Amino acid sequence: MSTLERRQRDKERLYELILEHALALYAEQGYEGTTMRKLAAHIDYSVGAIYPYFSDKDEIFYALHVKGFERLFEAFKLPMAEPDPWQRLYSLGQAYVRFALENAALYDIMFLMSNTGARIRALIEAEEAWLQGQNAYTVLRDTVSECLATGKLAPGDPDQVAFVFWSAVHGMVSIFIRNRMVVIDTDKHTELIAKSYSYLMQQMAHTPT
Amino acid sequence: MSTLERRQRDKERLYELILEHALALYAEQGYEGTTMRKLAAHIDYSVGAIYPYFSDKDEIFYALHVKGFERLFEAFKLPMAEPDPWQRLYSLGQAYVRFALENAALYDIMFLMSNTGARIRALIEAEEAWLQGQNAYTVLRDTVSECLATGKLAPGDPDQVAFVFWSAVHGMVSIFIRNRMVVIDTDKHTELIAKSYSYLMQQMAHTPT
DNA sequence: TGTTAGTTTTAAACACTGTTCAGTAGCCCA
DNA sequence: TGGGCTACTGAACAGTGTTTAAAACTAACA
Repeated sequence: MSTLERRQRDKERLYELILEHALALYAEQGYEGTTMRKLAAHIDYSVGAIYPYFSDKDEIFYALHVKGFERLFEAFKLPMAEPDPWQRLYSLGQAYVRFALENAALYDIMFLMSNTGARIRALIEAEEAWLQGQNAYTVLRDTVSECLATGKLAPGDPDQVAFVFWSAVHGMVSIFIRNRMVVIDTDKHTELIAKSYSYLMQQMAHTPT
Repeated sequence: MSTLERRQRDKERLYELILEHALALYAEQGYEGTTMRKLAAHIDYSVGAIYPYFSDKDEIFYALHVKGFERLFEAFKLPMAEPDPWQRLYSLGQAYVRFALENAALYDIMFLMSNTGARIRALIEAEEAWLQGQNAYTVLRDTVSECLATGKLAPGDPDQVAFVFWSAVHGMVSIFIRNRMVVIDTDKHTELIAKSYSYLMQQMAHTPT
């Protein structure tokens, strides 16, 4: 069934094409600027052609959010290989920040967009776990737990401590992505975040008495 | 000229009425759900009546953002009276978190909404400083500087250290406001944030060697 | 090769959006 | 009572997301 296979491939190709252009459009024109007609024009189809693939405009962003988590896990692979838990925690944070700054639009959709947030909430309320987010969080919490066990982190509840680290890096990147710390130069952003992150980690490192 | 005064008062009353209902509508229906027609209906005027007061839909949100910073400064007044800089820093953070959780929609508009972010960015690029944000940041940085001077914080650049604290609290509250840590129970949110915040502050406190 | 069956894509239509503006209503002062 | 001014109305415009009947295309069979 070579023809069926090709059809399937074509469908997947269009699916990916929509996602690709939606992300690009979102990056430069924002949510309201990403209209279905503009998107259709970019991929040389008519508006209706998108709907068999995505029932909604927001379904597109939800799909991008899922894709984003896959890429985030990719970015976590290298740091996760680090044997020393403290060093691993440090590298995971760096990888997180790096991912966010290099994929700002995607990070936005994953962690800042309110439409995707509403969808996540709906998922949970329907008792269908939000796998993407929970998996990413588990990686962090396990590493934190190891650090607590070795004494590299001061005693505390793993969930609370993990939440501190996540909040800090999430806060740093979202302040910039949402333009609340207006420094025109992007390199200055990166530098401020990198140095602030170092300071934070140095202070959090526990030296048992 | 009593009639002129009354007219002036009426205008201000309508101005405030629009803001009040816009915030309420935004809180329960979000940005897209806050339509000009719905807003007009809520205050018993027709659509066009809003435009002499606000040139744009986004102008309404920008006005709310300014109002939000006024309220945030109000919330800062009490903690700012605290003489001990470290205790002041601690209380400022608590006040910040409290403000964000008690005025989630307003905090959203101030720090998370991308439309207001674009406007802030435009302000800065036109070389017109963003007074609201800069003032709030100054309060924090000055307190951090004092803590650095007394040795309550490990040596570092005041901007970097201030950024760490701001990022941490901002991250904590925005994760919840944007539904990325889905705990159904609101009290659980508050508790997790409070305890995580305590942990963070304990670790950041520097004991000179 | 011509016909048919089955998809996929189109384009027109619908209700709704933000925004503008000619017209209207209401008030104040002469 | 009339005139002038201001504030408000509501219809209109272009553009939005979404639906759907029709058209176009593809693949397989006679």
